[in-house]
Amino acid sequence: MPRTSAAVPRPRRITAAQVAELAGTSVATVSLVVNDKTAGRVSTANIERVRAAVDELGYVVDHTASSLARGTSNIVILIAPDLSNPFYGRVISGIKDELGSEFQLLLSITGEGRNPSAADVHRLIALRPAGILVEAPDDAFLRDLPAGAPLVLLDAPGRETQAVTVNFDLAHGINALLDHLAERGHTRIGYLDSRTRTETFELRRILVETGAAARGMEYVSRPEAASLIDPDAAAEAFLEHWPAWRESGVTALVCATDSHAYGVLKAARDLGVRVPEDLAVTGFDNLPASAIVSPALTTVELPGEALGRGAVRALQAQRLSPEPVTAPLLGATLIVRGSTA
Amino acid sequence: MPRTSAAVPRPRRITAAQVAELAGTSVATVSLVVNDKTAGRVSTANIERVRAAVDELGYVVDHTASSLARGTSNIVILIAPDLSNPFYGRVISGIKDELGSEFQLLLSITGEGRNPSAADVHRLIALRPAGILVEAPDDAFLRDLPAGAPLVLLDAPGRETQAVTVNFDLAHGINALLDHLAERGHTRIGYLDSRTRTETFELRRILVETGAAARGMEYVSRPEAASLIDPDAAAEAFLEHWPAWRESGVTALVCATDSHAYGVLKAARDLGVRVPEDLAVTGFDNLPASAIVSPALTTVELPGEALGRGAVRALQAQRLSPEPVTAPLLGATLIVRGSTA
DNA sequence: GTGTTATCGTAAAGCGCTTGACGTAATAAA
DNA sequence: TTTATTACGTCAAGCGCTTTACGATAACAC
Repeated sequence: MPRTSAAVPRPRRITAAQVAELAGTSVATVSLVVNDKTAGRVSTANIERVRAAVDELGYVVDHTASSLARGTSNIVILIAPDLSNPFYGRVISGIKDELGSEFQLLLSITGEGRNPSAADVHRLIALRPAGILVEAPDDAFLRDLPAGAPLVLLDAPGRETQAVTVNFDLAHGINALLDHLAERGHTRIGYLDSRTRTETFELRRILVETGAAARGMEYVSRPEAASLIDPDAAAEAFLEHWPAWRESGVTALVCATDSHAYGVLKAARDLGVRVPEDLAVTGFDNLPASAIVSPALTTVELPGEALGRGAVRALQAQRLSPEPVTAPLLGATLIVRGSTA
Repeated sequence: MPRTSAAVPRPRRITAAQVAELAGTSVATVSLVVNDKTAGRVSTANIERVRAAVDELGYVVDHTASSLARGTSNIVILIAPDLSNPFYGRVISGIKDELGSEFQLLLSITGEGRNPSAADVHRLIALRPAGILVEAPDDAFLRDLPAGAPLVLLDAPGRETQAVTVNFDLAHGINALLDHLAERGHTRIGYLDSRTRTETFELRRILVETGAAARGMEYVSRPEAASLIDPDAAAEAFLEHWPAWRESGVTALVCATDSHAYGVLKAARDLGVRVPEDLAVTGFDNLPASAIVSPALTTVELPGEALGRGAVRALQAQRLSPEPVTAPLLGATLIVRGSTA
């Protein structure tokens, strides 16, 4: 969008001065009242008068002027790689809930597997955000980021030392998943990784690998599929690797996300591989479609809403105290469906 | 999030004054240079000097102060009911692309079928947005909205008189769909509506109804299913209505969205209804999962990215000229897959 | 009565930037 | 040479709000 001057005239805005005039007070008093800082500074009579004037005129504090004066805006920034995966919808929903109506959520979408450029980061900081939430941060990004605003990382296990981080209890979920597979008699399991190399996927892979070993199962291989959004890439990866997997006796395939698992289900169908008889398939996330696909997908549910809420709470904790905040792990629970039954 | 005072100290910000000092000019000149308003006001020598100083200090114009002085921010607001449907991810992606890096996107999520309250609208206007994009606006919302910023409605056919609106060419897509169904010999078609009563769904229903009649087909009924997000509601609606549909000889079921169609596919499977042999099923949107479900879903693709792009372009057209802008209809194309084959 | 404390109000100094008005010098036109 | 024009720069007045510092008044104790 070009940054041309507007041809549309702006309407007159109702200012604190008008409210003050109507209420018969000063603008300072109006400010104190609308910001609830009246303790021992404004009489109840004046509070009432200002409130009445505010209602009558429909006055709303100008966010821009207020931000300039206070030195910080009421905007919270979410930096996320991509929104096409419905998982992020849940995260955003949780964030919004916890933010309440006082704060606004601004989105910085960077494209899958990427982080904002240094220039982008500067533009974001120029907003004087009340906080910054980051999904899948990379090192360069964290380095570029000036200490301009409270920062919280989402689903970035291993980065706890760099910033406050809110994580899922992946170990718990993956242990449940592997127990379930072991119980069903699987001894050789494959893993289909995501190509986006973020901490969460790194950890999922490692936990599956070590967990399998701990149960005396064989962990077979780790091809990567490109996309969290488009299952087709996973389908391709499956088509490519299935011969080798079958050869080595793989009977269960753990996928890095539900979306990847969808691609596998499709490719398996095309190939005549029966799920779960020939191959058990599992995912992560528990997207809505996972109950619909055929067979329905066994998956580790990751509570996206809770992630969003937790992130905002961590932000708020940071604002209240400068001491390092530790966020509790969020439950990751196994959901068993037809794809492993 | 409570609006408590921050405990975190803010770092000193680099101001235009520092740049001016380093460059040996006034802040006015700095402002002119960074905003590219140098024509006939600043010598090339000074432009260079300022640029160098900007680079050296890493100066970025403070968005808040700039917005206050200009009377408008660089924030574009998207008001959307829900983000869990991946369709919106595509819309947002299109918006971001077209906005470029100068403008920021702020999200106001309101919950399915709802619009922001008057108080919310005021808070949004207080941001002095450069523009407002609205998915699924309702009358009350449009009434509350002060003429504070350029407004564009997305996928709201019939509201063209109230504001600039960007729409899909639903008639084209639905005609293609009905032609396809007629060709396959279907003479009685059912319709599964969405419970959210927005213009786009109203129009889909009417076009299917009138289009069926025009082709000598019988349009059978119109139960509603609650959710665009969760296919389960559609599954329930199908379970409830299938006996009546079968009775009246319905052989094809058009669903208001892909998500609804997923629910139908699942319920049909549970019921032993074969798709497409006993019943053809179609949707709208062409979500990624539609190629994955079994059978793959015939659907009318609605280009979400184009919708986002178009909306931003309409916004920008409004900013440039006060005359009413008309946006072209965006193609809606039929995608034939197994669910009708 | 005086001194003390608590309560309440407001003036005014910013926050950092944009922009119209104005001044000056250099160049062109008369 | 005088006058008009053009090119550059800067001043300073905001934009609308927050908050500190200060004064005024009232209440209270002694």
